[in-house]
Amino acid sequence: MSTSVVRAMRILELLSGAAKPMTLTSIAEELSIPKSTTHSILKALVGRGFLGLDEYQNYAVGLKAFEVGASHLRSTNAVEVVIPQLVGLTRDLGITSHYAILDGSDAVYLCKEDPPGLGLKLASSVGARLPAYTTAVGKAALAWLPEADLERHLDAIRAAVSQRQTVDRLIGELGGIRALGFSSDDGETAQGVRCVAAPVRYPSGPPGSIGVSYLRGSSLQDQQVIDGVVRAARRASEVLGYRD
Amino acid sequence: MSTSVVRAMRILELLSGAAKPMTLTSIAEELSIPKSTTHSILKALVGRGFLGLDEYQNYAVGLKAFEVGASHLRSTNAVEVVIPQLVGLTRDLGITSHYAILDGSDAVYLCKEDPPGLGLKLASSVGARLPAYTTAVGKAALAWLPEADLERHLDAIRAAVSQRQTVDRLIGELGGIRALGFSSDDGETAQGVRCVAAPVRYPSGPPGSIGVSYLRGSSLQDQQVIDGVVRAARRASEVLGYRD
DNA sequence: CCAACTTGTTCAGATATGTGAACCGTGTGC
DNA sequence: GCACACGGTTCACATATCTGAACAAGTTGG
Repeated sequence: MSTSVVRAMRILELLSGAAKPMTLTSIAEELSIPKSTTHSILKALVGRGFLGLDEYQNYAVGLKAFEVGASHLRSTNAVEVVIPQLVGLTRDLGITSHYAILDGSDAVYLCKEDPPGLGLKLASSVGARLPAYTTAVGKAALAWLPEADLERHLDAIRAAVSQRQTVDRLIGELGGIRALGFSSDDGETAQGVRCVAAPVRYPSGPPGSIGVSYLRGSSLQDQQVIDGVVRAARRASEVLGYRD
Repeated sequence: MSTSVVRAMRILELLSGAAKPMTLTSIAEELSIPKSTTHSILKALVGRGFLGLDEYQNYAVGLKAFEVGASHLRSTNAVEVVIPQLVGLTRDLGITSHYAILDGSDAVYLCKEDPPGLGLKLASSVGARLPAYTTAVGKAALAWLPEADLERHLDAIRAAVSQRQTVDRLIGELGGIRALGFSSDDGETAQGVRCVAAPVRYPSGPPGSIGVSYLRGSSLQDQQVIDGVVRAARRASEVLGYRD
């Protein structure tokens, strides 16, 4: 049911993940949709501005999609509360900070704050999706999940990773994270980069998490970073009305 | 052709502009789509994560839409060049700066930089769409448009505004803007707020524009602001490979 | 406590869309 | 210069969607 709508969404997802604009034929092949059908769907998406054509007439995510997506952030009032904390954190520590939430087996980055003076910024990680169990922000959000929700997310993770062992190790790790009050990641995601994250909790609903990334061997003391992150996350939780 | 895809997009646009989540019935009524059809389209959109349900089972733009939209920014390499200029501008002047591009009769804000210390930020204007002729950024982008493109955009504006006079005045204004090298807006959009903008030009394709907003009567000298904005926009243009 | 009004869901028939093959235009390599 | 490969477009028919009304479930108000 509603095949064409689902197909349109899959096209948007495909193009959003693609490194560069794609041709009609390659889209059709990748998603196993007949060319002619793909043609009419693409025409509709372009007509509405959700897709655009680059200089070589290849399809890419369009301006309207950006506009619509941006409205998601505006409606997430958590972001307004979290951003000031990210700004403070980045100012105090001089490193990049993030806010992320869980979606199934993944963590999705909603916003970030970069330190000044960082010449050209890295490719923006806003909107990025990473397996939750590989990132500090993902693990922090998982660790403070209510029992019932956790099961759901773990099921999604089990479906996504082949190794049974990975999930078992993760479950063990989550207990330790709760005890410590923060999660960390030492170069598991990116070589030489250390991440620390702590949960942002809501009166109801699953937690998000605030995290920072910095190079190992920088002048920062680990304890100083941990304190900053934990404090920022706790402050955000308080402003959001969470009482422990 | 492809009615359901177009309808799905219209639903996304509607919800992105809505102040709060909507019910199935209100969506169906607003867009004149039969309830049953709306039902199946909504189910498809929710299933793919492009829409989500809030606590009262009302529909709102979902996480996947945000994710897809964010990828538009990543693919717009202009943004990487422009952001450092916005950061510098905001640091030097202590006021909010923006980057916007034209889309038909509107200007759409792609990114912004807020000054530090601004307690709670205003509702983020990223992704916002305003009539181009009412904003400094919009007028700056229009003023440096190639002749052929300008006609197209003016047609769109003519279609959007009822007053013939408004467009004629705008056309006159554009000449002055080109001569000065920047556009401005004194409280036309928001009471007491002054905006100044200058074009970011590309080797090929239509220009975007960098702009700032500040309160009239602040300690800033207008000339100082103008110089900063013009310089930032010119630097961005140079990095992008534009030669005049 | 009932009635009237919501909102969301289901169903079978009318209707529009999806399909695949053939067609056209372009550019590439021989 | 020719043939081939590749991307995009069109068309008539099979098929799945869209429709509108009727139904279920929950809410409000008298």
